[in-house]
Amino acid sequence: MKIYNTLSRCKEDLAPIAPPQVKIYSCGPTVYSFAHIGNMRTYVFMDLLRRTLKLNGFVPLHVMNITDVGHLTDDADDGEDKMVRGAREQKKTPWEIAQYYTDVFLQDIDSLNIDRPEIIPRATEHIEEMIAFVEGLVNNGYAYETSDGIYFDIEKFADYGKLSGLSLDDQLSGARVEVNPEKHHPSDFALWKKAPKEHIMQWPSPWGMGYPGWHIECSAMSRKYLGDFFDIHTGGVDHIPVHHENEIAQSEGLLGHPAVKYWMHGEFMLVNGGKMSKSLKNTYTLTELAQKGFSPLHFRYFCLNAHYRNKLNFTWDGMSAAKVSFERLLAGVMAHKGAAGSVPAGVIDDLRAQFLDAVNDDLNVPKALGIVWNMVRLPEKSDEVYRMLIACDAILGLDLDRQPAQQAETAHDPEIEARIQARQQAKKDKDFALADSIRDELKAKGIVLQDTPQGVKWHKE
RNA sequence: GGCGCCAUAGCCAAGCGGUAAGGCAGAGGUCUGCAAAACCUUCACCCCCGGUUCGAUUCCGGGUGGCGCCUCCA
Repeated sequence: MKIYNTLSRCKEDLAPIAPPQVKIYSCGPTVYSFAHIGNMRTYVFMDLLRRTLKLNGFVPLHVMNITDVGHLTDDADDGEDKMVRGAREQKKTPWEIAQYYTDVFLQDIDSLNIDRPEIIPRATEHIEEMIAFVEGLVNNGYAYETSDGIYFDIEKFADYGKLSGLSLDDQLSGARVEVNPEKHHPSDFALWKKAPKEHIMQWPSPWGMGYPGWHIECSAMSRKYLGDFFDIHTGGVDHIPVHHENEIAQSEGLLGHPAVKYWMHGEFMLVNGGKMSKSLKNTYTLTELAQKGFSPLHFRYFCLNAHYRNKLNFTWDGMSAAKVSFERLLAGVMAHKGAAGSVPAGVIDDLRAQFLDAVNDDLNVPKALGIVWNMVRLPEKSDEVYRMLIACDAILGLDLDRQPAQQAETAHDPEIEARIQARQQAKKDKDFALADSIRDELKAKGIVLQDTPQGVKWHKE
């Protein structure tokens, strides 16, 4: 299979370090508030990678962190810790906040059929490893101490910027001015912060009480679980310029060699053509989608319709289209289940091969989805096709073996059922004008009737 | 100001040199008393201008337009 490596800027054949195992690290959530659907898109991408690896016979050893400390509100290292701020705003302890949002997050990814990574470590449980990592950097000269923390000495690391293609000068030219005269270089970032006494989350360290910088957790935890050199590191594109550059600097500074073979990044989701972010407050959550009648799998299908390296514009119209399309797909799959028809083996093999080629080409899932539709639309309905579709679902994760969502047949409502009976009688009497007027009457109340071979069905609009 | 991505039908979206997957919407049809639902059929010469090539949506150069990053953010 081929994957796109951000570092080399091209598609490369995946050659794992120690096949069949593939070691992956994915930047996980900071659990200080609800994750939004833009976040979720990135985890769907992560999941598609996992599933494709498995389909190709690889065995993922996958780590995704939970950031429950140390993520400052700003990379200038002056901001408040996000966990602490979330706790203050919600009048709870940071640990309560973290536990609550971690639980919600894990439920969310479960509902999206995102396979849980094998290891999901929390930053607060790896403070020791982080301290050891920072000590290592201090000892070999890549880090220095100031009155408020330990900083990475960015100018000591010649390769800084190799992932993003930004030089330090580039980054500075338009960036905000920051004032911290103790720092050797404005882009030097905090590895460890010394905590004021009143700071809620703090741990003992060789530099007194304090808490870790954001970037160090990924370097420390990936090293602990995956070793000094692992296969794939994933995240959102926004991580490229700062977070992942800093990770590279830390890890290579300590190890003297790269820690990651392939870097993969998921593109952003847009809203109405523009950026989605917490700071713009134009984010939606899965809960909000549910309130509008969209299930997590509707959203997953929506994501599958675009390539992970392209921006995807979220609109409610687009979401509706995905919902309709997905429900029809499920119905189409069911039409093949147990069907007696037979499709030439050549046709089956060809479609199966097309599907595999698509997903193995840097996870071209939208293309693969088109091929799935071609499978469903085969005129001959056959259980062989059904089984092939279910096999494809190992990648898609759409529960294709599930019945389409029934247009909810609302439970008993004697009043409505009486009107429906009246309409049935009118139809029997060939009094279609009356029958239609009853239908219109119910429609005005938001009750939609459907005559089906199985009888009259109704649902609320 | 610097870095980068993208530009395909009403909308979403594949495509990586040989005359354009798929989905939604629309149109026509089958079915239905009529609808609805379902199913079938149908619907594009790919932003503009040059260049390379037998041949370009696909490669190169130049425009124009949109977006993202260089603050936190997936």
